[in-house]
Formats: sequence, structure tokens, C-alpha cells
Amino acid sequence: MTQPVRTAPTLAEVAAAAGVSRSTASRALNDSPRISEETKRRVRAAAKEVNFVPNARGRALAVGRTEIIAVLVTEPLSELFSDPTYSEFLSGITEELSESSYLPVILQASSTHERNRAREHFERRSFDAVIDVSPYKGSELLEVLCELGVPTVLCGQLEGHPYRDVFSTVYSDDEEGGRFAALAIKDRGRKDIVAVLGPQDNPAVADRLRGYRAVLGEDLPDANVIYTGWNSGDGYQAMHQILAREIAFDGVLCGSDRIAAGVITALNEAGLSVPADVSVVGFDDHEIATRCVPALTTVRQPLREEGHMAANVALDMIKGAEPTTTVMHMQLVQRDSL
Amino acid sequence: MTQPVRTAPTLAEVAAAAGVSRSTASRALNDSPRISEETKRRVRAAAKEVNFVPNARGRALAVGRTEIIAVLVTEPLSELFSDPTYSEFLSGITEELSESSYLPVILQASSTHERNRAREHFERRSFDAVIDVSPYKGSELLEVLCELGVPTVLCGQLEGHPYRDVFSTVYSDDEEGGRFAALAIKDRGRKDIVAVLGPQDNPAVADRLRGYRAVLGEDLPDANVIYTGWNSGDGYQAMHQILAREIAFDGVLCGSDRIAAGVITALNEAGLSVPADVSVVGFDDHEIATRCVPALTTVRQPLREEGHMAANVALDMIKGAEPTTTVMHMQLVQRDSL
DNA sequence: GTTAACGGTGCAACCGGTTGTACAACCGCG
DNA sequence: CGCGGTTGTACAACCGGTTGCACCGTTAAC
Repeated sequence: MTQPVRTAPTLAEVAAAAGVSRSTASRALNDSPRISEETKRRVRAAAKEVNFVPNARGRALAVGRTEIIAVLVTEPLSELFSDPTYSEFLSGITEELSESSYLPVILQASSTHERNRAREHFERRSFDAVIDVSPYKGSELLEVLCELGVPTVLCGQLEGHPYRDVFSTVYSDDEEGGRFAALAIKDRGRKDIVAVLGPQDNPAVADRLRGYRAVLGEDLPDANVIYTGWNSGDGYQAMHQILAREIAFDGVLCGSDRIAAGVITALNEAGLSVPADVSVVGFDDHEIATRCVPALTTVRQPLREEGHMAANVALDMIKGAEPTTTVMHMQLVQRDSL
Repeated sequence: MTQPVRTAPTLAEVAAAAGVSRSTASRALNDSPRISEETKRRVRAAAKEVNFVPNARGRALAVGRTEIIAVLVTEPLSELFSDPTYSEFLSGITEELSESSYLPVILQASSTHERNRAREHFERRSFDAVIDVSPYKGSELLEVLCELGVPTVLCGQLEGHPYRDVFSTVYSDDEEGGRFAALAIKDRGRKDIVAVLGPQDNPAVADRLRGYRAVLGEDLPDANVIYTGWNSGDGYQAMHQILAREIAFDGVLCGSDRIAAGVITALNEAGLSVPADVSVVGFDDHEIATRCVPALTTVRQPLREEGHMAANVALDMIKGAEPTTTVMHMQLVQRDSL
């Protein structure tokens, strides 16, 4: 054996080194008020001495918690990866949890195989709570979680789902965001609008389009709605195609700020000025929005705050709180592209 | 309390229901040869009856394993998300592990805060093994893992790192892949080459470029190397810029198949024929490569197999195997774009 | 001087499984 | 009938922590 797998020191060793009992050592390390300062000092010194860290397995069994929260991803990872909103949202979760002793881990469960593994670990209570990033109706995993009574937070609107009084929900109002963007471009007096959206099968995209339509009606004809990827290159390519069609338009609603950046590049190359000739509105309030020339008017989705909220709701539920529903609100960010 | 948090049934309840002791119940459920068939049947029936699933915490403490493997991501998630190779690789890991009882979870550790949380849970031995997707030299986490003796697999070449005899390594030879692509385009007789690569700070991109250079030398001048994103829109945009420069070229090496798809679109729009006028070679053997017109000649990186390998190596190390180093080989996939 | 109150500590039980070992019942054999 | 050997089961210890409760020695109050 080249590898000296030092077995980790146990509480008993610390106690022995400090000359106290296991229970006293435990209380000292957990800062119980019943232990004298002097003893605490001795025990802490001994713990540091032998590099003691409480073993997760023993601790979990005793306190009934693993202090691990699963972030459940039921769609294929590749889809998740191509949607930029997730990364910000996930950062919000980890950011918030890093204040606590809980550790968020991402759990992929897109194939049946993976779902079975996940189910198994849910049943075993490997996790204290679950945050479902993209819940869908009829998910077997949600059924299992409901049955087991595992604290669960759904991120996304699940209309008419049967778990309303069992699970918590956190989502932002995409339709409202769409209305904000459309209202802004309408107030500017634009009449012929083009929409360059994200992928067609994305539910948020559908909600936003509904918001656009509610405000613009016939000013946004079906023919002017283009579905594409989320990146600037995609926006660039889409705008090229629109220009090639030689239709008249004076406003562009974009599904993401990166799309908008590509759109602006393509417009400029075609000799069109933003915002003099064409108004452009983005979505997300991504960092790139401020770096665009002109700076991008956009709709801010409070993704990071949504993550914070989801994390906090999960922690509350672990402590026994009742399920709640939280709607986050979109916000128009006025800049110069309108 | 609206929520009837049914506390999960324990082994003791199963044993009582079956009329045997806890130990017998345990052995029966684990299919021990020492238990009679008749008793096993009774115990299994009782377990099914009360919906028994062994509690992960108790089990973990007893057997010394949590059966959870952490997939460590040390770069920011957004970066991970924008690199398409990861998703395939991660799928390989989960795919392989779904055959075992182990569950892979993704652990984000890009901020200092997150790294501290991760470190804590490593020390507590919350995970049986760690697969580091993007290891870098001088990572404190690697140091901790080494010290703790946690079975660890590094995915990626870490030159001259001090952990060679402690950690296992799995990586594919990007430079070799670059050579394959360059050789193919050279054999075709192309002399003026352009490279449209991924992000400049990506180490794999650097390795591949080294491979290109080793074969092509001056046929690939510095000025012809463009760094961009990984998507088709990015390739489209990059090729537009190249065409605008009006330089002479007859071959394009692309950093991804999606980039190549965009490149081909742009070339076609400019009236250039592939492969008659210009040869194009991709990278990854992404699904899109076969759907391109013409079908894309590309370099296949065995990402999924790499994931399988990493997972298996991790399992072996958990069983006590010595650390190993595995190099996966690239492969040229001949199609019609050359 | 006895007693009550109190701060500090240790014993032992407990969380929910697994496993070494002892033991009882049964078998066939001499 | 007594023996050794097999089979099936139960007891109890153990994994590594936490925690209710009993107990000890002080000190203050009467």
C-alpha cells in the first residue's frame, strides 16, 4: 500500500487527548453553554491538534440531517447548459446556502435510469431537501417526494399541479416581463415589431411571447417571430435572415441580451442605426447589456434573487415551515437602445 | 400541521412485522446465504408491506460509505455551461454509475465561499469519491483531498502535479486531435488555412492549436487564428469577418462542429462551395456533423467513454485500487467536407 | 451546620442500520 | 443414545456522533 489512508480521528480520540468524556467533547465543540470556557479551550486545542472534523455519517445519523440539499435537474444537461438563465439562478442558490452549513449539489435525472437512482436516494433520505429547477407535471419523482414528505421547492409555475399544499413554489412572471418590454417599445411609438426569441420549446419563451402579444397585437405578426439559440451569434444570424427578407420593421424584441447584442451588430453592419432607425429591447439584464453600444434597454429577471429565495424557502421547510408560493417580479431597465 | 410527515419505517418495524430479529431482517433483505428461503420471503413481504427503504444515514454509518460521488466543478458554472463538451462527459459519468448503486452529484466550487463549504463536506467524508472535471494546479481542494485520502479522479492533464501517485487521471489527447485534423487537411493539398477556435483561455483549445501548428507550420499564420464562442452563430459571425478581410484561404479548421456548421452557412451564402472551393474540418463529432451539408469531416473526442472511464476508475479506487493514468485517443471521422 | 441552588461533567441511551459470535434445533451416524 | 456437523436465528457490539439525566463539588442562604 503506497497510500497511507490515515483513518480520520474520531471524537473519542479528541476526548481522550483533552482528558474529558466524549459527551463533554461534543458539547464543547458545539459551543454548549453548559461547558466552562476553560474546558472548551482544552477540547478545541485537542481537536485542532489531531485535525478533527466530525464525521458526516455519524453526525447525520444522530441529528437526522445530512446537510445536503439536492438541486434536481430533470431535463437533459445539454438543454440546461444552453439556457444561460440557469447558471445565474444556480449561483443564487449556492450563494445563499454558503451562509448556512448546507451544501447544494446538482442532481441530473433526465434518463429513466438516472431517475431511478435519484428516486432510490430520495427514499433513503440522502438529502434534507430538494429544489426542482424545472418541474414538470406528471413527474414520478415529484410524486415520490410528495409521498416521502421530503421538503421540496419547485422553481417554475406548475399550473394546476396536485402538490400545491405540499411543495413550495418560486417563479418569476415571464408574461409580465414580456408586457414590460412590449409596453416600452410601444410607448416609443414603434409599430412594426420583430421578435427574436430563444428556443421554441422553452416555456419561458412562450410566456414572454404571450406578454408581447397582449400588448402589441397585430403590430407583432406571426411571420415576424423567430426562434433561435440564446447567443449573440444566433441573434446575428437571425437578424441577417430578417434583413434578407426586406420587410419593414422599426423595433426588435429579443429573448436574451446576448441575442440583442448580435442583432445590434448585424443592424449596424447593414447601415441601420440603433435607436434612431430601430429600437432594440433585450431580456435578462445580462452583464453584456451595459457593454453594448448603445447600452441595452432590457428586462431584468431577478434570477439571483430567485435562487436566494428558493434556498431560503428550502431551509425554512427543513425547519418545518409550511409550503409557500412566491412570485418574483420583472423590471424594465431603461438604457439607450430604445 | 397539514403535512402528515410520515416518519419512514425502520428495520425494527419490518422485523417485528415479520416476527424475526433486526439482524435476521437485515440479512434477509441483503440476501445473505445464512437465511432460509422461507424467512426471506416473509421478511421481504413485510418490507414491501410497510414500504421499507433502508435509511441512508444509518446504512452509511454502518458500512462506512455514503454511495454518493461528487463531480467537482471548480470553474464558474457559466463557463462550464458554455463548453458543450462537458455535458456529454457528465452524461458518460452518470450513465456508467447508474449501473452501480452510486449516485453522482455535481458540486460547484468556483467562489471561495463555495470552496470552503465543499472542503468542509470533504473533510466530513460526505462523499465516497471525487471526480474533478477541470483540475488546476495549486487548487486547495486537491490538497485537502490528497491529505484526507479521498479517492479522486482528475479529468484533464495536470502537468507536473504533485499528486501523481495519489490521484487517478483520465484525459484525451487534444494535441493529437489537432494533428489529426491538420494532417487530413494537409493531405488534401490545402495550403492556406484558417482556424476558428473556441475561447482563447480554454486549455483544450491551446493544445489543439499546438497540434495544428505542429503539422501546418507557416500554412496557418497567426493572423488566421480566430477565437470565438462554441456555437454555430459564432462560427457564422467569425467567417463573415474573415470574408470581409478578403484574404485568400482554402481550408478552415474549426474548434467545434457547431462552429463548423456556422462557417459552412456563411461560406455558402458568400457563394463558396464546400469542399470544392474550401475544405472544412470540425471537432467533437457532434450530432450536427452528420446533418451538415456536406456532412462534416471531424475529430471525435471520446467524451462519453471518458466519462465511463472516470466513473469506473472512481469505483475501483473506492474498492481500494491503486491510482492509474488513462489517455483516451482521438479519432478522425472522414465525411464529405474535405 | 445543614440545605438549596447551580454550574460543570460523565454515564448511558439513542439515531438505524450491519455483522461477529453464540446458541438452539435438527440431522445422520456409529 | 450420544456425538459431530449443519442450518437458521438471535443477542449484542459496533459505526461516530448527540443529548437527557443523574451526579458531583461549590457556594450562598438560612
